[in-house]
Amino acid sequence: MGIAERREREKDIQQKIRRKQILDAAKRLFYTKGFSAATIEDIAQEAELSPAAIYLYFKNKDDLYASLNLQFLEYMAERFEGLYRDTVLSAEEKLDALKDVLYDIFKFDPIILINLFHLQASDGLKKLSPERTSQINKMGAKCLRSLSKIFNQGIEEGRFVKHNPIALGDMIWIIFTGAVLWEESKRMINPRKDYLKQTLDLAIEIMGRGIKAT
Amino acid sequence: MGIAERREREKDIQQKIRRKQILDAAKRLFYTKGFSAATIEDIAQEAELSPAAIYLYFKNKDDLYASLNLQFLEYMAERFEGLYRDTVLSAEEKLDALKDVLYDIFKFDPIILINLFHLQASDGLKKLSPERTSQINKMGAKCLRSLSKIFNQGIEEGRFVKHNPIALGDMIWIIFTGAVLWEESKRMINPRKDYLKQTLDLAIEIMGRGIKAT
Amino acid sequence: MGIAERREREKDIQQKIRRKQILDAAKRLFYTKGFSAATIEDIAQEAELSPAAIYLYFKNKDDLYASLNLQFLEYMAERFEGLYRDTVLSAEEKLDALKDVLYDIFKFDPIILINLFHLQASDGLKKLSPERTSQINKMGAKCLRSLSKIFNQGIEEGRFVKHNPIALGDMIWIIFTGAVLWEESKRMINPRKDYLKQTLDLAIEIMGRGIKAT
Amino acid sequence: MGIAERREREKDIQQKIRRKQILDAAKRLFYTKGFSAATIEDIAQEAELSPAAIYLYFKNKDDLYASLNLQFLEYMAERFEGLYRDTVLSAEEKLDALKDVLYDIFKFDPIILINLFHLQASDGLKKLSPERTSQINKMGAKCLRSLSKIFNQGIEEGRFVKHNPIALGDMIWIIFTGAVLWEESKRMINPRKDYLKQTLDLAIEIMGRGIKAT
DNA sequence: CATGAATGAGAGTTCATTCAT
DNA sequence: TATGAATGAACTCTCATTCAT
Repeated sequence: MGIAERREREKDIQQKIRRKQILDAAKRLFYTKGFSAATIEDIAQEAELSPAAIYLYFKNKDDLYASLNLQFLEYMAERFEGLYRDTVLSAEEKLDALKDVLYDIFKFDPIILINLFHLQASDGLKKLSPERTSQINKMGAKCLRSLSKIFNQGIEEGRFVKHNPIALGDMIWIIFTGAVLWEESKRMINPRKDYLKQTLDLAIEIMGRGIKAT
Repeated sequence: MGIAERREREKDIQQKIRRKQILDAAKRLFYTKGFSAATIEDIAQEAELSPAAIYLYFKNKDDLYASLNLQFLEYMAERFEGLYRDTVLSAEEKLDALKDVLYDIFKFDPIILINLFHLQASDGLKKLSPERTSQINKMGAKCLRSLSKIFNQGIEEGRFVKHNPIALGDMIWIIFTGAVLWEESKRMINPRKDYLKQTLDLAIEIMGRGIKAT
Repeated sequence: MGIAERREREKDIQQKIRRKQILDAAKRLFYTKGFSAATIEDIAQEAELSPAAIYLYFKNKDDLYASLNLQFLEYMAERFEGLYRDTVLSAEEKLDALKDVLYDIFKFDPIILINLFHLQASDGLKKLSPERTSQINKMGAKCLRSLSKIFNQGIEEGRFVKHNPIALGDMIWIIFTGAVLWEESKRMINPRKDYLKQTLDLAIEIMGRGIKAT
Repeated sequence: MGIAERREREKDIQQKIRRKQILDAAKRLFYTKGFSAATIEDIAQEAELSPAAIYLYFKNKDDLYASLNLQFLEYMAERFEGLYRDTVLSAEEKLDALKDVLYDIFKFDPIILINLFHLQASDGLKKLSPERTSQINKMGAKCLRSLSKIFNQGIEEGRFVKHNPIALGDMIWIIFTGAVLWEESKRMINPRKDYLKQTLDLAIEIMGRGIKAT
């Protein structure tokens, strides 16, 4: 330890703060204007920096965008993994817990999540480097694996109807995607209230009943 | 009657043909390259016209884009309306029929449908004129109304659990959005097969069981 | 024949005129400011066009630059080839004629020639696409082949000392390069007079005497 | 005497070391990437310093570049001056010795020499301050004066044909320029071997025979 | 009706240079 | 002395859009 070391640490912290500053600004702008409409200049202004400064922290616009998404996917994968690995809850309880986990994930960063769902099927993805695309896809696959394993557990426990667990995992993803985008869309017209929790709860409730073994 | 009139009619037809020609070209390109990456020049080339000619038929690029979506929404609204208005089928049978209707809609024009779902919550929408946005929203609302009425019927018939029919209508929309985007996303990685029909069937099957009155 | 055809032809001519207009402007600017310092904006202004218009006629700045050089190299290769293929002159007479040919080439377009000699060994070349580089190199090689063949003829005629004809061809190229750059350099300080002809004459005179078989 | 004085001296030495460090780094980079493509950041990294540190030792990038060239020209002038001042050798022997001197100069710093020859007629020069340009020109003139004096001696000794000795001096310069650039150019395509010595030897051999008084 | 030609406005990105520390 | 961080000013290139013909 010593002065040099402390300096080093402080510098590192400064760097992280700046990165976050930029990522936050970018997030806001990608959300309000969309990825391609949000310019580096916009982001820089929002972050109270010069455009050139952005490039000290990110290789380019795509890198910035991908960073934002990857960061989020990692968090999401962790949450699903955590739920699946839980040894106390039954599959049914896990499905119930999923309601809160999904909403948690949404709340963790709604902006990015929406971007991510959009990214899923089009436009943006085609501009990303293959490397980045594969990173993102890999993370997405990890999420789905965890989900399907929960259903697998439920089937093995004899509480869920024998469906393909992968298909059921997909179903959660589909509900999540659809619900988030749809509620967001409604909020664009009438931004007053957030019905997402209710919508998710209902959807999973129904799904739970729909796959319960009789 | 007379020559002038016939000329007028022919002109009108010609116009419609050209418009369709352009819309078709645009559709293909928005699909392959995404909305912002597809240039007017690209579209013109695909339509075997000059870029300038596009502007004889559409006010601008966004107008072109919106036309594409509106056209599709109208078709979709019709289909839902048709199903709702059917006087022979029970609500349960209608829900079952919905499987095919949704897939039909998808098949009618997958490209636009995906675009439309993307448009739902972000990017594109913000660039459209308020007028266009409202047109699109109105059409979307019409679709959902028809869906919710089907559930209403089912509840009144005593065959569905008493949920808010609007929420159930939304649920279909959510499943449709999520499923289409998700299957599309999978196809971007591995374009071999189309699992959408199965996915939709399963989702609606499960939902149907989930809301069946006992 | 017909109107359409005439239109086509006129269009073609227009295009060529524009291209030439731009190439001429570029030439002047590359000369006065150097390749990397001359901006597209500069060139556009000099050509009395918008920067964007440049890109209608050339793929990018490097393409513009390479076009300029290739065009010239082709001319040069032709001249050397022509001299070598002459069936009337003896090798000695050809060497003598080379004095005028070289000066002719210089006069044909001094600006480009100087650029070309600079391009030869550095900076610029590294930015060009490999494809363009190879095109240029191929043309250069063709020039040298013709030159060496002239010396070969002289050696076979028994009028030149038995040196490697390729080395002698290189020698001409070396003299040409050195003389042009050096005279240009002098003219940058004192632009009054052009001593290149004298310098070339003297150099080739001396070389001729230096390789004469005794 | 005294501490202050010693400190002063040491500081001076430190400064010179750093300057050399930077010049060496710059040299390598100008060579590999060319002048305009080599960034200050590159140079700083190569010199294991920060970009800002460069500016403690050089006014700006052009100053750095000019320093590099001047340094070299001084060495070159010395070598030519030395040869000219030699009182033992005949002019013919000096011309012969020139073969080695030129190659020596090349070997002393090929990188800079090539840069210098490029600088001669274009691009770079135009960006330099008039002051720097004149410094460089003065040094160049000195070199040529020495060369011409060697030929003058030969003519006075009656061993060389009566040509303008200045023109003959230029000839050496021309051969040197041309040969170095040409061999470098060949090495850019096929970096295996260095034929410069042979080329210079042959060129001067031929020139020597070409101007020998009979 | 159709278009070739042109462009204004702006995008992302780079880099020599400065300055507080 | 040395530097990390920052930036202003440019640069190349793109594209939706217009207009004379």
